[in-house]
Amino acid sequence: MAKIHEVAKAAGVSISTVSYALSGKRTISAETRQRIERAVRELDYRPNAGARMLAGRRTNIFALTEPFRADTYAPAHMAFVLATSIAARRHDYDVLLLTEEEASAGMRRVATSGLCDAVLVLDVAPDDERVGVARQLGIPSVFVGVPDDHDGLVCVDLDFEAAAGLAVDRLADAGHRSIGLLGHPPSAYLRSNFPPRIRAGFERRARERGLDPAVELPEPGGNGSRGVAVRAAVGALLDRGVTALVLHCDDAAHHAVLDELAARGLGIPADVAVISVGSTFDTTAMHPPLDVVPLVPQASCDRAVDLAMQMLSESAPAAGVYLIAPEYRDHGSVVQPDAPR
Amino acid sequence: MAKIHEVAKAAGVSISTVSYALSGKRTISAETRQRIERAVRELDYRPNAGARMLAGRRTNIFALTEPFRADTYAPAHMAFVLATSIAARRHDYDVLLLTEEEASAGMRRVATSGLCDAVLVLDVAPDDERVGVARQLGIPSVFVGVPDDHDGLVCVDLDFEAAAGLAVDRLADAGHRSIGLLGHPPSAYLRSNFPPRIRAGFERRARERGLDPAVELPEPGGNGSRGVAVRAAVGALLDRGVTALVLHCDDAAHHAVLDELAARGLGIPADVAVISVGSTFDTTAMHPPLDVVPLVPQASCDRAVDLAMQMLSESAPAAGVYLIAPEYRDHGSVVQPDAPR
DNA sequence: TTGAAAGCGCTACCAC
DNA sequence: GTGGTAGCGCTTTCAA
Repeated sequence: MAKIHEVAKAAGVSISTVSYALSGKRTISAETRQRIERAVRELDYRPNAGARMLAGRRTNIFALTEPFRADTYAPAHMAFVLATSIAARRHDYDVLLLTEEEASAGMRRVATSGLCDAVLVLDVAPDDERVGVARQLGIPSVFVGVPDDHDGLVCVDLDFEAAAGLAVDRLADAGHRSIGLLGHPPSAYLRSNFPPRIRAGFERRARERGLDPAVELPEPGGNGSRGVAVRAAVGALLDRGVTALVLHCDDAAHHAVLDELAARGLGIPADVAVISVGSTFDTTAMHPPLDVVPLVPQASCDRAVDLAMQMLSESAPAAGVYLIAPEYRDHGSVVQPDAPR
Repeated sequence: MAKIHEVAKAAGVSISTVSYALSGKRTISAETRQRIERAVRELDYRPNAGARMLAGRRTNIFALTEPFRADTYAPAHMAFVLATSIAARRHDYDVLLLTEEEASAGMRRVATSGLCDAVLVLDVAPDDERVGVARQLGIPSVFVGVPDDHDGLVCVDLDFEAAAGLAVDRLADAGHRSIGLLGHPPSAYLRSNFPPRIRAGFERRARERGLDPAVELPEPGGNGSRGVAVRAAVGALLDRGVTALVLHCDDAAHHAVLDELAARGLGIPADVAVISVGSTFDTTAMHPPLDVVPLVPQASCDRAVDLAMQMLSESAPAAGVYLIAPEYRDHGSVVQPDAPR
């Protein structure tokens, strides 16, 4: 653990020159810079984090609150944490993890002790308790997800309404007149914020396009239930004359839907068109691969980190909801790959 | 963000007294302590993290390396991260997350910049690259998992061999003579360290008890495959005359096994006994609930954090593998709940 | 039982 | 383009 003093001595310059050379905050002659870089390399020098935090005004740390509740879908949460971490590192930031144990208290603690420069809030609930905390935090915060009460907050999220609209448009363009949404169980509509937005987008756009929309929100039941409720919901939608399904549910439910369609001898897309909306898992590995308007963790997290960085610079972005435009990925489950549109 | 100076003034004492009152490192008169505590509360004072890191020799931060690979079983990893975080907080430590992006480089970086006091290593692979890094890190590290080459390292893990042995003993005691292990796919035996240990424990204890052991390691296939390979493996084991199954596989495979047994009209435990070993998920929610020798993240992570704390104190524990004793949980899938043993 | 003051290792201001 | 140095807010001797 060499210190800046040793680097300065080795390079034959003052410590302030070393500091500036490393931060790039003032111009250094090429030759001096070379010598310093060499000394840094040879001594394996790295500025002491504590000293930096104290002297500078930056910790280079983001706190990340991710409740990690047992009842949530782990792969998606993992993907968001990973994406945030990677995005942060690109700005030379580390990530300090705050879990359920002390979601609110932890935020206050790290903020008032100056352990981080900003807080990134994941797995946002409609009535998230972290909203109130964020408002009086004293440091910037960015929500990945949109709580009901988001006045004055900076939030990032996929535009779920537009995502559902994109799916409906695609189905309308393909000639479907009656379409069904198979959504998460009703409980998810309370715990999370996007299921209602998907549903609203689905119904609104269907109306705009003159389609007949139906909605089913089956309780998936346990992992051992083989998705009977989901399969029954598919049956109910088909009985109503639906020719296309928009899925907004977990991957087990997706498989249950495909099983049910297969069991009925219905081909995709020949007999029924299927689109997955807001999924974080891979729909191309399914049989058949499904068209998808995905929820891309990287997109949301990159944007969130960018916003946090802006808030730390002079050019603070305005509070508000920053929606990410959805993207349609065609894998042939609405229109036959080689068929003319 | 009050500073220690303000607290001292408010309490009418010197800053060193405030510091000592907060750290408890020297005796303070009850009355003085009261005044200080009141001032701290009223000013919402919290020591500045950077200043503490610099002046003290502690960061109160653990780095946690968890690759978060896309191909790993997310719920288990999430559980370990959560358990580590909770254990750390109990010692007033925060957790800094290091992901795959820079597993080794990140460890070096946080260690040489003095960003953490110790490194906790999760999701350990047999040939883990972090082993070499840990050896020259300059700060303590604790592995949760046992890499092949663990000379000089401190490692914590469930005693998987004993866990498998416990399951075999239970089956032998119940009168089974021919038993089968249904394990993870072969690839897991390279990527992770415990599948081989389960298998070794299974085979050794079976030999010691004079039982006939069989092993199947089916490739589970995609989520859409409905566990055909697993079900075929069950058939293969039954064909060999096995009357009891030890499962060491993911929960989807567990369900596939139960499905296959049900499809064959075999009752548990009447016709076939089943024990799950090394699982992190809930086997009591299955049909029927399964006996289990669980892998408890909390147990491993608590121990790991304790060891890390010890390494930071004077009483450094010896390098070596700290195995956690397995625990048998009876849910009636080997011996009928109300039947006499 | 308490206080004064010397750093901890940097950053960034002020000089040159 | 470079150097000197005053803090940043604590912890921890050393003194009393």
